[in-house]
Amino acid sequence: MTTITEVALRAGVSMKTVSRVLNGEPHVRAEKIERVEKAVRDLGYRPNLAARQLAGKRSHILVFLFNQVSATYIMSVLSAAAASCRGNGFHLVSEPVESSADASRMIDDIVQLLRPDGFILSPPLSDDAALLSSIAATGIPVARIAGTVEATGIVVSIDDSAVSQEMTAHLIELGHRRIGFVTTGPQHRVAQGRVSGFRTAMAEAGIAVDEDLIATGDFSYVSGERAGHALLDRPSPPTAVFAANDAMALGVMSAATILNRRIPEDVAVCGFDDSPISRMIWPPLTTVRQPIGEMTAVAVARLIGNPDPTEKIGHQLLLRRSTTGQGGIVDTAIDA
Amino acid sequence: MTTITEVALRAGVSMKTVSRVLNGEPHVRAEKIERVEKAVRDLGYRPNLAARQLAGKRSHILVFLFNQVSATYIMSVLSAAAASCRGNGFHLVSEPVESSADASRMIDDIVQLLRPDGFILSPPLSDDAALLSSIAATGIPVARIAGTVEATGIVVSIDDSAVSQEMTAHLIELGHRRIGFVTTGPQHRVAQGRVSGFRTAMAEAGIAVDEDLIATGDFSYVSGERAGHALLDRPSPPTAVFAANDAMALGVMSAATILNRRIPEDVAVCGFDDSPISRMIWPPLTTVRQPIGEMTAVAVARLIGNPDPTEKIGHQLLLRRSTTGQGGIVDTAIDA
DNA sequence: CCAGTTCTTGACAGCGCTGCCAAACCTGAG
DNA sequence: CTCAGGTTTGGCAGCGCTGTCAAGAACTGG
Repeated sequence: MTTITEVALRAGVSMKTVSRVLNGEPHVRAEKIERVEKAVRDLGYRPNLAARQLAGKRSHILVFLFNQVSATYIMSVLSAAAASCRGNGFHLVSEPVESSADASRMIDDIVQLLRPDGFILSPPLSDDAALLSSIAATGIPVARIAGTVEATGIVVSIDDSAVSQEMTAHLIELGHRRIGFVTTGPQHRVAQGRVSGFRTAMAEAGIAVDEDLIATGDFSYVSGERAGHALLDRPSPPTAVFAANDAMALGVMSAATILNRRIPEDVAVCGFDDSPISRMIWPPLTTVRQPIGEMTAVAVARLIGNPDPTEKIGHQLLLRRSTTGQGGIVDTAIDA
Repeated sequence: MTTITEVALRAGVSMKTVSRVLNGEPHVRAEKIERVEKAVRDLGYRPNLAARQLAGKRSHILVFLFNQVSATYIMSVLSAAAASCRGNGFHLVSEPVESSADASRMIDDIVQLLRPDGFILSPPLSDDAALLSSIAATGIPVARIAGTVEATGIVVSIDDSAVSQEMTAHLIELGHRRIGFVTTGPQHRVAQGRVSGFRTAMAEAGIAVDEDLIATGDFSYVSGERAGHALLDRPSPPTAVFAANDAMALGVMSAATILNRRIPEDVAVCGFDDSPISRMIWPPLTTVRQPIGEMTAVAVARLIGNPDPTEKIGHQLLLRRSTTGQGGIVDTAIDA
């Protein structure tokens, strides 16, 4: 294990100068920077994180807090965050949050042990008040992926309402007038944004929203199945159902299948999230892809003090057979 | 931030004695242990990881290496590993492995920077020769989840072959004689174990395996769909299809749907992994649940030198409507 | 009761790095 | 040529903890 002293020796400068070069501090002659960089390369030197952390202010550690809600979503955040950390000399420590009850104690633990330079929260933790206030108390910066509530910290998100509006317009364009929507209780801000976008689009098209066609679930498959049954069993059922996430959309599709309705001929279905599942069924589900990776990269960049890598965050409507009636099997990465 | 010195002062002992108590070293009088523990509690003291790592041998850091294959699988490992670390004063650093090409450089980086006490590999990295040899070169212990190839390190896995045999027996018991199997190329050892279990069960039941009913995929949904088409389009198609993972089973189900075959009346389908998707379709898929959490807990315990928490690792056959024709919607956690 | 063991405790150096401060070196104006 | 003011460099302490070692306490058997 080479140390900074060996690098200094080889470059013919002091330890301190090597440190300056490594940390990009000013006031080092260009010629010495080169000498040091060469020595670093020759020796394959990597600074020891623990020593850096102990001596300095920054720990070069980011803590990723998550709870087990949507595995694919979390993995997207995790992969992107870890990738962004790498190359910047940062590392990602993952900590599952069991209950927000002991969040405060948990944060204290983490802070004392690790002294991280920042926290990254993935939804629904991004909106967890208890957690946010515990973190705020430590003074360590937070980045909240897809956060919606007003609180401390950097928030990186797409405009759920606008996207939802776009999707609804797609359904209207296909000729649908009686459109059902599966939302959730008010505790999920994300769903609120999505339902409001739906209403806006309907209003813009001059279509009155039939309140009986607004069903409530809880983001789970089962709740979607229940909502689907409720909606499709009505005397005048909707010709299209838009669910606030893919799991509920899948539930609606199951309900339709059980009730012998063809998709999309009898009822079109669309969701939100582009979960892998949406590509692994027949017919494949029309849905929205959030640029989670990009969002996370922005979050990390802000945390570690780099300039934003992207100017704006875009989304993507994935129009598939469950609404269009066209298109085939969706090619997909290996994922189950 | 309280330090060990303050604890020592308060407990009226030397810093070193506090250190001994904290690390569970022998040769400390019971009375002093109590005094120290009280002081620690009173002060809410947590030892600083970086200082420990710098001074001592152990870093109390485990590195979790993964690549983006199955999000839910990885998340299960990650959650369980992080949970096991916590409470043992360990922390989990997650690192995605982009390509096994630069594995060696990456491992070097990690080792120099973090000096981890162990690596945890989730499949298919568990069997990545390049990675394994890079790690072996560092001398740091590895735990391989569901590893199959012969190599260094602790391996924690279930007996794929035995489980597959059980599942096949289930199909035979339902009266199936012409059973198709969707496997993968020989590079995936896991699938090899599963196909061999299938053959064993068939042999035990005295049924000859029709080699035309063994199709090859690559664990992806699309490959399963292709295999399903190939199998079901035959003049005498199988009455049941067993796929080596859920994604391929889903593909088979799509193929069946497109070909207007009812599941399970015309063709029964089963998979392997208990992915969330298997519960989010109609009919729900018969599959196998691996106790990934348990397996991971064992792996972590071995790495950090605790005794094994479990004596043996069990699995679970989940018999659902896609083979039995009975049972309804499967209740499921919120997950898309 | 004593020498010989074993147990218990503390002093202190030092892990690899950065922050602080002072020394050495410049520059251009006077 | 000199000096103020800036730039560049290095020395050194010390971050919080553990490893090593040696000293002191307690215990053993004869």
